[in-house]
Amino acid sequence: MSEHRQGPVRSEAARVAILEATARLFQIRGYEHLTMEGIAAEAGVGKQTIYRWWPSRAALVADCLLEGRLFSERFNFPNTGDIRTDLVSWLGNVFGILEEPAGELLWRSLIAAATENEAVGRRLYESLGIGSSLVPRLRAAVEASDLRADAPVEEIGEALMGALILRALSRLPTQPGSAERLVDAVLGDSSRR
Amino acid sequence: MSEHRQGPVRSEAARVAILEATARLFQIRGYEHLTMEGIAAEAGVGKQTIYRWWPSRAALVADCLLEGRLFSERFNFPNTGDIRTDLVSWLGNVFGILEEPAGELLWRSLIAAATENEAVGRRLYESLGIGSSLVPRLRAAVEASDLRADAPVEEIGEALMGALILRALSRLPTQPGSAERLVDAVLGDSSRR
Amino acid sequence: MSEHRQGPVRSEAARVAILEATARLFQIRGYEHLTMEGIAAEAGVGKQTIYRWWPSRAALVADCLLEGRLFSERFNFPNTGDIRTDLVSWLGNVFGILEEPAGELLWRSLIAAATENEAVGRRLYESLGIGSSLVPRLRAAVEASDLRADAPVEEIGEALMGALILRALSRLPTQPGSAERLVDAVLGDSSRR
Amino acid sequence: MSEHRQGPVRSEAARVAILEATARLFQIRGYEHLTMEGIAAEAGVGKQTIYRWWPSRAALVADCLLEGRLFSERFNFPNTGDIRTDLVSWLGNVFGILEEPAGELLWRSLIAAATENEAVGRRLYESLGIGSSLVPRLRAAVEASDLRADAPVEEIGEALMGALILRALSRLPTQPGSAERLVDAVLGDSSRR
DNA sequence: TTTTAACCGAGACGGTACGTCTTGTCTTATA
DNA sequence: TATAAGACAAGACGTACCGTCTCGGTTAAAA
Repeated sequence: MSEHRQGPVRSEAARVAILEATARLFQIRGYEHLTMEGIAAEAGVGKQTIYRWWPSRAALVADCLLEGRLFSERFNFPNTGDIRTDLVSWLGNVFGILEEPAGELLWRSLIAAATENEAVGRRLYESLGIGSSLVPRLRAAVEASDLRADAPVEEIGEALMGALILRALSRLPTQPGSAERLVDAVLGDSSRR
Repeated sequence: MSEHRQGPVRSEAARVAILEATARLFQIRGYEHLTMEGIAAEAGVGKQTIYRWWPSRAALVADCLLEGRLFSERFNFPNTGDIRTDLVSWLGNVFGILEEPAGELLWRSLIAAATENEAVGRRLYESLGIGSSLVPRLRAAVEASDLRADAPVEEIGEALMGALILRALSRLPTQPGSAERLVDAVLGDSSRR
Repeated sequence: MSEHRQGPVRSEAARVAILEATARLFQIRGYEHLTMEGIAAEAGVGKQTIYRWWPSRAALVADCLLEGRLFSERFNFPNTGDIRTDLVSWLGNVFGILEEPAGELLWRSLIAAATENEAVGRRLYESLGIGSSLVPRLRAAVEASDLRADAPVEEIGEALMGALILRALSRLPTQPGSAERLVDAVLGDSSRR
Repeated sequence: MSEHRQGPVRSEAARVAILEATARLFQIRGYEHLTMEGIAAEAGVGKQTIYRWWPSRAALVADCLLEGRLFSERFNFPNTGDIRTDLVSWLGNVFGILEEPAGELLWRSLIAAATENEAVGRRLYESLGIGSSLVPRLRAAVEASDLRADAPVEEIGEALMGALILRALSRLPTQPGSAERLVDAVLGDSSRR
């Protein structure tokens, strides 16, 4: 009474080669110029092998996101103990990344991929803030009584990340003090100074 | 010393037909399926006539945005006198639009177009909030002393619009009370209740 | 010091299933649409089982030909005693088959297979005329002194079969009396009327 | 009341380049290895330009045939005055071509193309014998009373060409004297020696 | 009786070519 | 001379098969 399928098993080497090629090309050329043929060639793989396991290039990007192949540790959230300092420093850092050409390309490409694919959107949402570092850090601040107990941490997280996305889309240069004012706006009376 | 060019002048009829076709197809099919050939056919116009005046489909969308061919009055900002009520009502309204298939398509399509084209991004930023209704209304609230004089109105606007964009990308269902909490978060101690 | 191989012996069931599937698909879809994958699926067999025993689809067709899985008895040569009558009747019969869609498909498919594969060509040559019924019947007519002793029986056979093939390739409708004239042409002064 | 279409006219340069590339590749590689992509690359043309004017590679071959891009003058029919001599010499000549690798490939490729495409079949039939040189020569022989007035010239032509095709398919080596015997068979009592 | 080599089905793999679609440029005839 | 129409070179799309290979399972002769 076996549940096992007959035949060859999925090739892990091919899977990894495809995701690596995807991440590499995504970062260099951007989502707009990412093609299935390019990925197949870069990975040394037949196109059918990609289509067998992923329905679209957006799904490939979603998997890269899930496996952490697109974000560097530069997006990590600091933890100095003071939530306001951490937020300002993280935000300033990300603003900085946005002003590098490569960072801007990556960021806009991720948004473009998210418009095409639900999973990319969700994973972007999770891996970049709400699910991973930002909101948990806010929750910890609530625990530590650095923020009011009823502070709307999810909405604060969304407002901050959303502002980052908007900044990327509008391509406006970051104004000095912008990070501080944004943190002030969203933290507002939630903080107990 | 005339400044007038010889020969036929740019056809206004063609210009309008092209923008109308763009807006129509954009709303029905989404940015992803918007093609230059489709627009030319829909407008009854040669492709070259489009390329002569616009460099890309994103530029067409930017012009549609500029001429108000994409937004309905449903995005207009209310003005009841109370800034908090207005914000919550507007936000709830836009969340509602996001939950309709057509609204979601339009919204995501605009974001997609913005990732490709700076002008679309800027105009989205301006026409949807910062430049037009939202931020001016916030400034008015400052004038009327409904908000603190030093409230970071631009950052508040960015945070709200950004949250909307993030919501569209993550495709998460809107939680009850979300609009209120978001307004609370961004208004915070800026409001003088 | 045995010469016997270890392991199971070739599966007759698989062999028959493959040839049956080949013949079935060849007759229904034609040689052009005959694929190894289609045969494997139709036969319920792994592709490797086919490739283990046959190098190409043409080789499969050659084996079908050899085992008589493609020709019906409708191609059999009659024997009334009069060689001229027999030839005219057989030729008319085959012309008739050529005017049915299925017959035309089969005939053209066989020619197509023969262009790719020597064995198919040879077996077509043998099984359809020269080797089996037509030429032996001509030889018998020589024996019976119905034809001159030095009649070029092989060439007569080739001329007749060749005319059939040409007719299939040109797709011209058969003219009335064509069979008779063809027999007159090739028998010519070989017959002793 | 104009009947003229707007827009650019079909490019003669592209048409010729495509047919030349087709003929070249057909002769070198054979019909089996003739691909649309290969032709497009060889001709320096987009694939769409081929598909715009021809539905299939067989149609391309048919046009090459029609424009005489595939046959050399080696297939021309001699005219010494004696029909039997001419037939034997022409047949021997073609048998000779069949024994060269390039000639065999060309010949088999033409047959393969004819199995796929009616127009190729018809043009092969016409350009190679019945329509052009062989049958007219036979008719001339009838005129000159070298053949009986009621000789079935079409059937004689078909029988000869068919024998050539069969010879190509069976790949049997030509026997000495074969051309003579074949001519004897088909001319038979039609000739007035 | 155990080993073991070859068979079997299934199907993943790197490829090639398919026929379609769209891009941005170029060409023609019309207005 | 701007336009509508549309041909052009280029190249990506997603699909179909190719022929090879890799699995787990199954025989049946050899050890």
